[in-house]
Amino acid sequence: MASKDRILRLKEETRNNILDAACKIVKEEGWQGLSLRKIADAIEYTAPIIYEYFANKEAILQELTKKGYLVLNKDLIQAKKSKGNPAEQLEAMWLAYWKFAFENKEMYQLMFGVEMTTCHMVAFPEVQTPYDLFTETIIEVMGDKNPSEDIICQKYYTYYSVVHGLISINLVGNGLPNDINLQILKDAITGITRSLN
Amino acid sequence: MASKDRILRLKEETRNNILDAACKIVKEEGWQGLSLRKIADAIEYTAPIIYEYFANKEAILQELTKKGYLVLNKDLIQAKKSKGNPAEQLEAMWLAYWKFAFENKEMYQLMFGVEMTTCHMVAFPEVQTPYDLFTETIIEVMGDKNPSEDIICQKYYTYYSVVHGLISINLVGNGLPNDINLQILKDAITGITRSLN
DNA sequence: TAATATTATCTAACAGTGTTAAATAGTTTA
DNA sequence: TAAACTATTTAACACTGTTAGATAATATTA
Repeated sequence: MASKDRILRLKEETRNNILDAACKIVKEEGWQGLSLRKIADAIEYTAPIIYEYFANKEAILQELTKKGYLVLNKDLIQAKKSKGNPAEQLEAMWLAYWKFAFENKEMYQLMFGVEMTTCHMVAFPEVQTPYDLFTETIIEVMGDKNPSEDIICQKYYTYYSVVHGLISINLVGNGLPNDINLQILKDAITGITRSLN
Repeated sequence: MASKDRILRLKEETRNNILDAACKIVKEEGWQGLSLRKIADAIEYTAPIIYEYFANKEAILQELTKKGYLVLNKDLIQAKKSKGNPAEQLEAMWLAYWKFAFENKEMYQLMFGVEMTTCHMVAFPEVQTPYDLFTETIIEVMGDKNPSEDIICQKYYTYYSVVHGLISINLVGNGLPNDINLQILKDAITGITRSLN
């Protein structure tokens, strides 16, 4: 009976191996360079075995995206904790978001690329989205204003547009020097934050 | 000798047919749905003939992008003409940019998508980029401030981030109602414009 | 006009992609 | 040991971009 557990553990391990291999390939060759045969090669199996663990290639990418969200959320929460008042927290969080994008370029494109899902997606009900984390803090900044859901969303989108737009420019390479963009980012954020109260 | 001209004209026509077919497919199935065999089918040739007119698939996409720039530039120039003072012109231009993105969704993704080139690209030296058109007007707004090239670029990026970011959110679908986003857009633009002088 | 040269186009193939069905190898159960 | 079940692979399908070589159509020359 214990052998069942061992086998289950082994299966779980290959599943993780698949994801790890995929992640590595995506990091090295971009997510368009990912192929099932490359994954199979990395885990020393043949390609069809992957279908024993995932419905299709899309499912693997989704799982990777989910893992990305977990990391990003962790970063955001930590950034929030590092500051005392909500306004500062909000800036720290967006800077952490910015940092995540550049430390995980391929991952970010997978998560927020034009042809993938957007920031507000509800594909993983079990995973908290950045949206939740940010709006929470936005509400705190707005204090006793008691903003409606629509207003909050609107404010979030304003932040997100700037940050995501700036990241997009820089991810494709030929942008301004990084510190200048960071300045633009900070200016924009404080500008929007000022508009909150 | 005149037959040479006729043949050249015919060749030019098939070249255009290829581009038109590609454009149609991209519009209908998205740019990831574009394949050489589909193009060949549409123009009633076999696939390899395309290599008689373009170096590869990439070259076709680039040509399409170029055509997109021409249309966008026309729109931007017209928007500029429609207003009297530079600040109003700038807003009208960004709204035209916004409109272009939604009326040519697939095209916009091809032109400004994450894995393609960015707004500031110099891939087509013969084609004026939106960057030129916008910065020109930005300088006008700033009047006698005589801003440096860096400052102008920085300002342009600030505009572009917001607009491109907002468009990105909306292109993938599940955004806010369109009129609300348009309001966010206008607010952001006037905000940045105010910061110019 | 007939033979030759040139150009236009296609056929066939290669190496790659995601995906599926069927065959085989390995392990567990009766 | 035989049967049942599971894990894994082989082979194939329908695509993809791309290239080389054969063929058909046209233009040039004798």
